[in-house]
Amino acid sequence: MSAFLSSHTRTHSSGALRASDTGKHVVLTGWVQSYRDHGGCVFIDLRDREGVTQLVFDPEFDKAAHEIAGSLRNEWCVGVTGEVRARGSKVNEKMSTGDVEVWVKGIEVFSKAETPPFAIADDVDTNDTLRLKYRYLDLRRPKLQKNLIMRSKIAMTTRDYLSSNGFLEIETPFMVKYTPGGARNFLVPSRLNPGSFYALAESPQIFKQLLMVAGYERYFQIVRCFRDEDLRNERQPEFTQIDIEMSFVNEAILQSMMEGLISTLWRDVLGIELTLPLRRMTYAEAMDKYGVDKPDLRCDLTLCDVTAPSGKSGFKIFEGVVASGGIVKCLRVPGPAEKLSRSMLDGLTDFAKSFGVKGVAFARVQEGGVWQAPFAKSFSDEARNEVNRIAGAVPGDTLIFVAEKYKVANTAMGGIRLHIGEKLGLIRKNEWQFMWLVDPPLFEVDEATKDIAAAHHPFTSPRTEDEHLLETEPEKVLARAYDLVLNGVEVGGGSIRIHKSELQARAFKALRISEEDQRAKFGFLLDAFKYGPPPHGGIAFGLDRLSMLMTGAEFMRDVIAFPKTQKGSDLMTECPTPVSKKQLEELFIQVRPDLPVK
RNA sequence: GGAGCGGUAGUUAAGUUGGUUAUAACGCCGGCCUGUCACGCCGGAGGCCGCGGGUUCAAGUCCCGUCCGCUCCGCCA
Repeated sequence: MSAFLSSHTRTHSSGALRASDTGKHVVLTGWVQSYRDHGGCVFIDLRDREGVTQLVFDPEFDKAAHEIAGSLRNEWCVGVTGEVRARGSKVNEKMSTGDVEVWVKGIEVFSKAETPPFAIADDVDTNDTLRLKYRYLDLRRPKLQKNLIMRSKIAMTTRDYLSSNGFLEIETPFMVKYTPGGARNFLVPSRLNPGSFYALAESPQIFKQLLMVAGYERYFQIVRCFRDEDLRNERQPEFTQIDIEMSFVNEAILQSMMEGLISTLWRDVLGIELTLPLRRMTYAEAMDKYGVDKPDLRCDLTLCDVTAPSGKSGFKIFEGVVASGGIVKCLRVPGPAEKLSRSMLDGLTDFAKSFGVKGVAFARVQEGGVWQAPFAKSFSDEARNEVNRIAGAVPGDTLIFVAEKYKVANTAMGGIRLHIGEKLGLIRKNEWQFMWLVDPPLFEVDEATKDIAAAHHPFTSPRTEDEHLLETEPEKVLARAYDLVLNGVEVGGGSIRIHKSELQARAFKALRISEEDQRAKFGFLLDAFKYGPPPHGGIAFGLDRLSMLMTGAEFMRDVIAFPKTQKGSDLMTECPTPVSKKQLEELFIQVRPDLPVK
């Protein structure tokens, strides 16, 4: 037990002291941020999670403390007692505690520190490997501490809001039945059931619906989900959802309740008032104008579809694509044309190729609507004028074209739109652009295999007015689903569920899932739905993504205390690892290193 | 599954057409310094150039392979 702590309790955090505290005797604890030894006087910046305070060690004020101060080094953990004094003319404007300093009378070194592998400061640029290996040091950095403090506040505010609106926080299992389809599951072997496995839940979807059947009416959970898919900046193998389900609601009621949550978060955590209701946009409009189902509305550039005129333009490449069922999308970049340099356009072609397009075409619009482009001569005047009209092109503009299959063209052009927006500074970084994306398709059809799959999940309700198309043209059926999009990021998504077994049977049939498969995969859910299920719907928000956006973090790793790398490993604990033969035998598992890695 | 970028003192980087002893800044160690706050001044130590092959009289540099990290496409109902 520390002698210091047996007689002292911390009185203030290091970020708390102000001029009004002058004269107080205080006890502070924290870490040495920096030391400045002047031979006589020694200055120490003491850091804790709330901030930094300057400590003064003057040999004439306290000789013993001054002697210890001379030996202090960065990241030593110490406790001090002392007197708050105003700094007078020596105020440090850069520090929130810069009006005062603490003249130290007593100090205890709780623990010394080796020189850390990187400096504990926000502005230090260090590679990710090192940061992750010494995560506990990285987490000492003020920026990460601020992020995690805000994340905690987001979670608490969410609990408060939902709880005060009648939602119950109910836990659901992580170890669940494996169901094929959808995201790949992590598997957990069952020692008590040789050869059988649990799956780690990719979401609590089915359980929250069962809670509705069970009459709990309003459920939420801040819950970990697990998906064994390839990772990205915004994708961790385990991530956290704010999972919500409500009975007796339609889209309007649910979305309004969620807008309440979002606006409460923005008000209580960020101090920003949002204007409600949030904007709605249909999936069709989003794909048409932005090429994606999560448009970033901070950028005003929009796409347009010029398939019709391109198909009879005389330009062989476009005509060929249109004839084989593809589309031609165009992005109009307002002039003057010089903003888009030749090298920028060339770079764009490489960028676009990463989306699988074969090429990108550019045309500079000149007086009279004439194009300056390599293919200008092969493009008929009539078609060109029509393209100009659709795009709203005026002299000085640059038109960018991609001709591809529907999905590739849209994905690539959606990417190009933001790429150009970024390069030209056309994305308004200080805005919060929310929108509900509504009326998405219920099913997705694989272009190559013609396989049909649920776009969301198989329990999503079709729009009532589209139900009659389930058997005849399922690809045209739109869903009672919605995504909440913020600044081009999908932060949440959900749907009104099917609660009538006849409709569910038709949906399964459209998905070509046999009754046998239905029983095997979802039998318990179908059984449950025989016993008076209420109409219900829900949504799930990505807490990691919300935290990222609200803190302004560039990387998801910066809002997660102990994140994993792109290969799913934890560099600090060095996991995953092989396990002993004995452990494997206990689980009746054999490892096959002879099989090829796919 | 695919594309791109990166790996050189503790850290961040530089390293020319392959050519003497691999630089710099910060940090670290020692000394000096009573008002600094990215303190300052003087001195010093510190290298498996990710790893393994190859080419060459000679490789941090060129070639092949491999590992790790990052970004993106596919994938993520």
